Amino acid sequence: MATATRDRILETADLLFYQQGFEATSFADIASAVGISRGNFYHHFKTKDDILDGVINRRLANTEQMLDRWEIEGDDPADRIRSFIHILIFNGEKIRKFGCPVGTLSSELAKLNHAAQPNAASLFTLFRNWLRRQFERLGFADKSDELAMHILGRSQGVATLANAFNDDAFLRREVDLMCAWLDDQIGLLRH
Amino acid sequence: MATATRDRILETADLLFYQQGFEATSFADIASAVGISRGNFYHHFKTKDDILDGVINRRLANTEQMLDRWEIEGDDPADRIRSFIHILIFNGEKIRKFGCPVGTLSSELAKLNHAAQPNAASLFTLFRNWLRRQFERLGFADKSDELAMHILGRSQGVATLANAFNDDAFLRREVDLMCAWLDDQIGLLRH
DNA sequence: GACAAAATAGGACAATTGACCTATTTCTTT
DNA sequence: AAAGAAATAGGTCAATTGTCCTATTTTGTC
Repeated sequence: MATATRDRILETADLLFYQQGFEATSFADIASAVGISRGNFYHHFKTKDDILDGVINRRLANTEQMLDRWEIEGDDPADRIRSFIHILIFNGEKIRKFGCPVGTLSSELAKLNHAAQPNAASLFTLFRNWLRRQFERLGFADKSDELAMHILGRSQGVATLANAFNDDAFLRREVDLMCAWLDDQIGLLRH
Repeated sequence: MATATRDRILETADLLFYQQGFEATSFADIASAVGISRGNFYHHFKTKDDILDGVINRRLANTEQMLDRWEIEGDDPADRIRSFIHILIFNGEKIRKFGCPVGTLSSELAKLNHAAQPNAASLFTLFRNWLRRQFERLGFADKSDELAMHILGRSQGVATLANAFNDDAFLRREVDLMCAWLDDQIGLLRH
């Protein structure tokens, strides 16, 4: 089963890239973690950039799937935005250890001047557009994209500092502040 | 002049670590950028971690100096906080290219599980304590540290997204929002 | 000016990296 | 069952890495 091995490689590479960073993760790391030889590995991915592309596409697919699920489950756009905000708590432990998977990858690739950086940033775009849609449904019209970017930025900052200080209390406090901010915005809209 | 060479090494390493990342910068990179041989290089710094320590200490000293200057120049704590917020615009170009020097280093070291990560985080602490002091002077008392962390987090998020999207308009918009937030907080305090 | 110490240069080292190659095994299709 | 394709294993390669070593030059001190 070629697909199975390929998927296992991508799953493992995804995890290692997140935990150790892209550059710090070697072929040998991934191959040994998957339990296959480097030769077999190279049969599925010719270059390291191929794996990176595969990992990013995998993340894009998974993220899209998650956002679609959120779109179905409830029908209050505000609740959906709150779901987004609460990922910070849901993934709190990982975030304190390794930061935000999207932000840290984008930052690393930007520094490496890597061709795939815009690809990684498109993960942000997925969240951005989804958030914008929720704000539009709430009636924020033209302001929706700015609000989406605002909340995306706040999340990034929380993740970075929670990681730097390994501070869970800060993370939870800021999640509450972001929810309060959301309520405020909705309140202001009604006048 | 041993000190002169040492300083030139640290200055160059500081820049390269910021632009390329710590791991992606090699001895050879730094030596050739400074214009000295690797042998001479090794005479000043025995290991790569030694350079990292030196760079972080250099940044700590420079940051402390900058904050002290801000403490002297004006006497309105709110203006000082605004000075901090406006670094985002002042260093906008670099931030869009390479992110925040403090946040990206801390993130990278966290992923590398590097012993110097807390050291890098202490750069954040410098800003945190300075901001806390300004809020205390404004009369926020016990809330000062939380407000300091809040504004620190917002800045980090802005830097991360401005870098990911190379978006100058977003950066300026968020700086305005942070200043408005500050005015709000001060307004709320007066009641 | 002699001499010890510091600074500099350049080479050598083992280890690791991404990349590539060629066998062998396994699977699929007929 | 046979044949071709896909998958796997394991070895090789040049390049780079951090580290270390030994000469040579420069500097500072008496």
